[in-house]
Amino acid sequence: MFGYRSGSQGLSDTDVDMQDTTNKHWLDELNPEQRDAATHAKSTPLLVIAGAGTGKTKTLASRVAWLIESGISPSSILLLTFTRRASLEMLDRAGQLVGPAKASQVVGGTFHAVANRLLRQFGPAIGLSPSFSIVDPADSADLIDLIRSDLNLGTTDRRFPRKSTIAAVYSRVVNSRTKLDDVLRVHFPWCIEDADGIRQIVEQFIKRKREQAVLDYDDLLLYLHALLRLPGVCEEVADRFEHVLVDEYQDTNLIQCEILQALRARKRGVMVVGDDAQSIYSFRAASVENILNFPKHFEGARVIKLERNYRSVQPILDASNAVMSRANHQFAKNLVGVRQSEQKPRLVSVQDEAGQSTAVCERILARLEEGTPLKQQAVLFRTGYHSDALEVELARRNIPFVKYGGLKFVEAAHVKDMVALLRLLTNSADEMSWFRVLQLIEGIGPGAARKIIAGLGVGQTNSDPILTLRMDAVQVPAAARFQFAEFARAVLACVDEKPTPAGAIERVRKFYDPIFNRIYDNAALRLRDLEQLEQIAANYTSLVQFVTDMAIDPPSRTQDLAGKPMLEEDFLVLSTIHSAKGCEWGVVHVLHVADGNIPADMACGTDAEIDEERRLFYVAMTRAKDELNLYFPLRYYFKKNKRSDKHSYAQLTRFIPPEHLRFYDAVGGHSPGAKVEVSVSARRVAQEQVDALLTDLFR
DNA sequence: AATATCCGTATTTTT
DNA sequence: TACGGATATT
Repeated sequence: MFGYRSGSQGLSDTDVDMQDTTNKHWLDELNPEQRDAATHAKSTPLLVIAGAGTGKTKTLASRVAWLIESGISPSSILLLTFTRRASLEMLDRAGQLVGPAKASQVVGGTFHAVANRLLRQFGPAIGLSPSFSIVDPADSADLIDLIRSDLNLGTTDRRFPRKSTIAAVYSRVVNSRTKLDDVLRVHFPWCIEDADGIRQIVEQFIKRKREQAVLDYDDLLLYLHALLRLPGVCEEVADRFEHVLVDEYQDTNLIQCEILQALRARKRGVMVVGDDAQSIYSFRAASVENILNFPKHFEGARVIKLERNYRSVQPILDASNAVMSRANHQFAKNLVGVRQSEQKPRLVSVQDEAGQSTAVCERILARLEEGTPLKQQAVLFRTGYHSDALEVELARRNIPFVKYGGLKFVEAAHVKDMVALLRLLTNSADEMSWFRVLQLIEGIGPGAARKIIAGLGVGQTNSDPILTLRMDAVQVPAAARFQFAEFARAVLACVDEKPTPAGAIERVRKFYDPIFNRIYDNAALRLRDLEQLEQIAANYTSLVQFVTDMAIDPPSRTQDLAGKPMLEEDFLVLSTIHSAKGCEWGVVHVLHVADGNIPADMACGTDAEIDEERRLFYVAMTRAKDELNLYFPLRYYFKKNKRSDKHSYAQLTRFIPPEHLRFYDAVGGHSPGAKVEVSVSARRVAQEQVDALLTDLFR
């Protein structure tokens, strides 16, 4: 099942209770291996190797249900998942088995969300203020940028690495616990010359975040890791959870592994589920070693393999298995399908990207007419912009779609502005928030903002920026005095009146709306976003909770734009392959199955990287239940000069060597609609001829 | 010192 | 398309 219902919908308690009593044998619906895993003896470590489509979610949900039925208190079960969506879906399913009332008490969420909860409670033990701020990667990058200009780095002739690159380097060092030099050498070789600068920046970055009680995603794990090393605290936390279950274990990193070990200090139940063939997050320092070495890390572990694939028809499995058979490192697995079909995956060659968009749309519509709703179809691709051309074509044809992994609501500048101000109310030591918020005032730029921050004593020990603000004891450029006073009034009003989160937004908007009207274009649209934000905030009573969720559980823009009525409608899903992990659709379309895109050019440095790209391709293929379409554009135009007909010829992905073509139906791609594509191409040729003529004349 | 504007160059995937 | 950096304008 793809998609999840929000808690308020779905089965009511009574429905479930009835189902529960009249239909007691939900365990019988599992195959022997799945049942083994779900009912495994309580405290021996358990590793479940679950191949693609082998009923992993069902098994995990059943185990949660079984534990609850055998008397374990739901609130002492911890379910760690890769995304919030996965957690909701599993608990929803468990709820269908044992009743939502019980299932909803299970502690579920991502490592980061759980780290947040534990740190709010136990943080003081490691000197962490309970009102610490959490910042997203963009905020981290901004802080890094601020530090870089403080340190006067990047003024050399050489171009200094981008802020987001430095943030990525830092993240990698922390999560893989590898030395900076080694990380640079292996993963960021073009930054080696800047190692000294990066080191200086990172040093400041760490120091300032600590002084300001600001944590980024990596810090959440790092601090939880540190917390769990404290003898007393470790046991207290470990005592809470009788059972820890981890999903997608192949995509956890070293720190997460150690956190898990610490959580099991009391030697209670631990179960991890994953598939090494679907490990696709090594760029986030995920380490397949975790799952491979689980039996070493957790003594006496039992291993159960799920190898029966219920999802894909056999020809899709055959092709997918062929792809994986060429992997350099593969671990014994024998996926056996249960669904037969005559239809092989379709390998569709098209003239170019425009032809691809046409072919995809036509196939989608053809399947729609045959009765496959859009919701049962998905378009997958390696990188976000790979779907740009298709999105235009879908819009032109009025085919509704939702893109996963697109721009997030909270990533929009105006939303960030508002959230920064709210965050500042919960933690006045947060320098980045001040820096952002102050510069919205007319007449205050980077320079003045720095001075004001220093004047307020932000991030300095024994200082109270809010008090300083109240006493009006800070130098402000004359041109900005009036607006600054207004700003101060808004902040102090929120501090004094302690409004609800929504109330705070309402108050701050009195100050912000005119400013946004001035500095942003299409301000009307942005103001509507703030209304949305206010509505979201209306569900919260705690401001700390609200700004925390905006950082670790941000609402997606698409969801918000879609709204509730839209959710009922039929729409196509567009997704990066990474975001498609764990999902399945009846019909899957994979774009740009050409070398350079899959595998991505930038990921072809080492054999290990190429292997990961291969697994990525495998993940894409195994999302399909009934029909798999792979699209291969024969040529790519260089985009630099739009009039030029210059192009290069593409190669089919190296993951489908000639010997494997027998697993596919080759389709020419010259469907009726290709007329459009042909005329586009003809126009290009004509233009080129005109250009050539003119060039010749004026030579 | 802040703000506007221009230009050249990009390394993907996400909690 | 955005970002980083430089240069011009207020």
